[in-house]
Amino acid sequence: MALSFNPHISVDCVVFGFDDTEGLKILLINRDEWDNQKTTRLKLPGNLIIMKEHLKQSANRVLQELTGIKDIYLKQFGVFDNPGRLMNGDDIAWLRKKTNIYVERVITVAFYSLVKLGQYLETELSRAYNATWYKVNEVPGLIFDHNDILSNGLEAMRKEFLTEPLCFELLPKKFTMNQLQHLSEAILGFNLDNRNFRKRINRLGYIMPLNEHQRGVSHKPARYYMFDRKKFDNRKKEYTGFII
Amino acid sequence: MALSFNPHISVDCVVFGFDDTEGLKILLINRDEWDNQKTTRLKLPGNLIIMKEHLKQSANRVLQELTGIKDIYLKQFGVFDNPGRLMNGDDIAWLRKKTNIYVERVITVAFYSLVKLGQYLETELSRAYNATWYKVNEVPGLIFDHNDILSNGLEAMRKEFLTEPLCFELLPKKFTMNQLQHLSEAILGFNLDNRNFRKRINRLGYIMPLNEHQRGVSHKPARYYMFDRKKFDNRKKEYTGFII
DNA sequence: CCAAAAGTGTTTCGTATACACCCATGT
DNA sequence: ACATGGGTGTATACGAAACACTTTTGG
Repeated sequence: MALSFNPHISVDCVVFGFDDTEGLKILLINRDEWDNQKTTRLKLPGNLIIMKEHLKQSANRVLQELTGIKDIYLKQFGVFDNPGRLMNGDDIAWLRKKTNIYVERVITVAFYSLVKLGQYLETELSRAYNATWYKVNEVPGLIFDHNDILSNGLEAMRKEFLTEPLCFELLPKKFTMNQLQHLSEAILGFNLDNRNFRKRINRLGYIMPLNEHQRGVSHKPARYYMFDRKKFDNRKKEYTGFII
Repeated sequence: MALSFNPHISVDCVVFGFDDTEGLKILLINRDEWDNQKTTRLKLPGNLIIMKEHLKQSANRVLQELTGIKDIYLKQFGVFDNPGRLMNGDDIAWLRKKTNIYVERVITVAFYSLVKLGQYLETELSRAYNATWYKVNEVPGLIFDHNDILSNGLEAMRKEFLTEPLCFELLPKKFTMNQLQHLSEAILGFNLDNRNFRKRINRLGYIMPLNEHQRGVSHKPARYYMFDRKKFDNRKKEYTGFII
């Protein structure tokens, strides 16, 4: 097993989740304790690739091994290659111990991924995998250059959000207009006018209203909408933003 | 020399140049003839990285070695990692011969770069380096997955052009409004209305008119403009396109 | 009947688009 | 004087932004 790793190349994943009340979150895992050291530090889910693997395969495998998450949207957004990026001696020692490989310089290919947060509950993740969701602006110090990778991933995701229909990866199949708006606000980092938002979305033509409403809520039940990917793909492609 | 290469990782560069009359071009190099085979095929400038090099350093080094071009804008846009990407037996044999390394699977990190074409003339490049400019839509078959890398690079560059001030890397310091428009059209792939274009550019506030005009042209001499990067950086960042 | 979130219209302003002719220079 | 590319103005339409109240449900 250890022998089939490629000691030069790794993958790391910035996993975004969205929760209607908690906003945008990121999944971090605790580096295992080792030897007699009790230093538990946080990191992005990631690992060395296996020799003949596609990078996306690697990212999928690593995510499943480390968090149980599988079959999610994955997008390569950059390579982190600073020859000194694994500089912390303690972190390197941990990595060598963990992989049984004399790792020296590792280039990492970074992916961001989007998951519907409800499917991967806090308790389950932390019990089985030692993984936890953190709010994007409450992320503590991570090992290696993982804070750097994370902020680059956030920026890349924000940029793509403007032109690609990413947000439906973070929402349930049927969603309300306000869910879409709150997600957009969480990603953009500022608030949008509700009336203007609805007008714009309705004009797009590929976010379809359903004849179906929320049930059992103690306020006016919201209408559900669905994303019509065919209509999106067939729209006359203009050089305009996706949401704003 | 050969021993210091990293046999797992390479860089490849999609080098764009712009010429007022010829439009958008791409720099390709002839794979050297070798042994008794006369198969000269085209490729992107690229090579394996050296062990402790930054990837951007590698790209710069490779470009200088293969084309003499140095100190230009370089932007990482993707990693090409298909385990079978070096499938052609002839191409692999050539690569092994050329590098003296038993290369198996190579992951390549791709950069696109932008140069002012006038500085690197056809004749000089082909005489000293066996490199030639090709129009973007007249590119022949390349080795490995280089056509794929090229088209991805073109798409990435087009996308970034919309939000980043890339075009000034392709223009002389002082340029005319029509040069800017023709470049924009070459990148976008469609034509723009000249009057509306001028209005938009003038409203931007960071493309400054000079009190200086063309000389010696047999028509009304055009005014020169310059890009003011400070004003660009200080502008209130809006979620709008850069040119359109 | 109260709390809570959903949903709705109008006005104002700025930018996008469409479109045709005169200008300055060299030969 | 003519050929060549440079440079200009106006009218219309559409989308962006600002802004406050009514509706529907469960408790």
